[in-house]
Amino acid sequence: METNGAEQLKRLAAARRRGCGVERTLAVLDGKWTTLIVRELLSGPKRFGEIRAALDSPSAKTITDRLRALEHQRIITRTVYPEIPPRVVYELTGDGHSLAGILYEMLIWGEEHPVSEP
Amino acid sequence: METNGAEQLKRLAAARRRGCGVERTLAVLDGKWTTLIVRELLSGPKRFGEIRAALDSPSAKTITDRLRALEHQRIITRTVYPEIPPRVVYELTGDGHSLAGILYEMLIWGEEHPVSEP
DNA sequence: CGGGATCCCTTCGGATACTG
DNA sequence: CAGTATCCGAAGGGATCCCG
Repeated sequence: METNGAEQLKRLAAARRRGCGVERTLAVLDGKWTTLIVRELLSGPKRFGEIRAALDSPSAKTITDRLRALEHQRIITRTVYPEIPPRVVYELTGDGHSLAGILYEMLIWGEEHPVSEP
Repeated sequence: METNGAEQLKRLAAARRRGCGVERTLAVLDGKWTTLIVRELLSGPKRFGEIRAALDSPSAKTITDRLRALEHQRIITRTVYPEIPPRVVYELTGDGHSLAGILYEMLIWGEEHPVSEP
């Protein structure tokens, strides 16, 4: 990401308007949990319980809300297997997978910048 | 970002733990306004009023809160010129500028994925 | 097991008024 | 101009109970 920094800045400057690409992405990846759910699913389809366990257990309601929003925006699909006990599997769509670049940049930045709070 | 997608996914999968890089980044870029303020400052130092006007005018309180948080995390610096009327300039630090890669990925993704809500 | 429903507390963010 | 202070409504998110 150091290769063409100037070009990046130029395009970012040109995108400073309402409804730009950055804002649309933020509308999808809104909030901490949403982003972490996507990261979790990047490594493959997951069941509800797996996602919940991986996320330091926020309440079921929070996860459900976020999953529904992602489904609505066609970032993930929800498949119900009518067994007993029931099994529900969430999986990224093509659009969902294409978020990997963003998540990767976030991972790299976070690793290179340890928290610095007095 | 298409060059080494497999490697990205491998590293993202390996980072699925609490306090990973992704979570640290989310702690800095928390919420819509924070990200948009950083985007705004990528094109150069800005005054309080300029930032406010560029952001579709959320309340002064919201902007002030976000600016203080970013300053605390050493993403931006705040310089006060004791003139009359006063002038306060915000500017990205080196750490702040290094967020450009993330913002750029968000811009590209958003441009390629128009909102799709029924 | 994977929710839906409900309750409730906290935080976010907008509006307004005032100050150095 | 760039805040600070205060009030307030909306939304986020946790806890609990129940159901198919």
